[in-house]
Amino acid sequence: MPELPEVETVLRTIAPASRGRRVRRVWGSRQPLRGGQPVPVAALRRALAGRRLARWWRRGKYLLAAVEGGRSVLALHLGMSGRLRIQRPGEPRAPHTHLVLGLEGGLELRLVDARRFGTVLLLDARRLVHEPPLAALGPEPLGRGALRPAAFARALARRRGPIKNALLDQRLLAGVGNIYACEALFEAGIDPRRPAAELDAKEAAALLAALRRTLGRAIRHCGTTLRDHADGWGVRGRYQRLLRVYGRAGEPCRRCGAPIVQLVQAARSTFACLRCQR
DNA sequence: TAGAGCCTGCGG
DNA sequence: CCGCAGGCTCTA
Repeated sequence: MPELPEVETVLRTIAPASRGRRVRRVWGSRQPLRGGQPVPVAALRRALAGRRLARWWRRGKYLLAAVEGGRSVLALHLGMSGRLRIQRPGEPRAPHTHLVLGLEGGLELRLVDARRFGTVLLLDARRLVHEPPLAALGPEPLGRGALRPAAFARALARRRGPIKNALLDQRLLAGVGNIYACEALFEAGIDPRRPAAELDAKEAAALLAALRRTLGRAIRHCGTTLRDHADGWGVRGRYQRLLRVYGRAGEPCRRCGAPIVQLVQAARSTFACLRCQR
């Protein structure tokens, strides 16, 4: 499901609904999530139970939550199919529910993830940025402290392989996934197969600007719902209607009319208009 | 730096 | 039935 705009959309509903509420109950499925790691229920109970959720934020595709007076930070990654929902305790639990945080005031945060590519971690608040998994993340594309064009150009110059693959590498830039990599390359008019190191400073700056515009627009439309994505209340995103290339193989380019092609790069589908993207 | 692998569900 | 899916990790 989730790239930066989808995670941001979830954050913006989860945070106000749960901030300041105490965690009353912690329940975890016993099934393994990504890497065979089950939800660390006992550690979560120790770290969270009885404490107020003080702050939620996002880093790349990770959702992070700090509790008042706690030394640990809850980190959630939604993988491909993960959803985080706010529901009442009485509502039936969806299949593949892996984590439930019961909050004071009678709300529950529920993590549902059919494919189990997501993760639930408890991180040391003091070492947060120095330890995996956050230490490995590159700069954010948006907001304060965001990646700057010159640094982006320099990083690209050092890379091997196609620009599309580079955009998916979270060490270069955190939060971009397959949809927005394709969309931003279209917006910038850059062929996804071009070697990353071949882009000049001007092209790198144009690509970064296109990424920012695309991600910002997607956030304003509450993300792209192809199948699973919804905000904390279950409201679907609307950006899928605005996709220019992703998922449109064979359909005419909205700009020039040439058919959108589907390629395979790094074992993922790439969508592009090879007339507009050079 | 590619490719396989991890999982389930869905659409062709 | 097969192939494919919004991610990431490990292996050659």
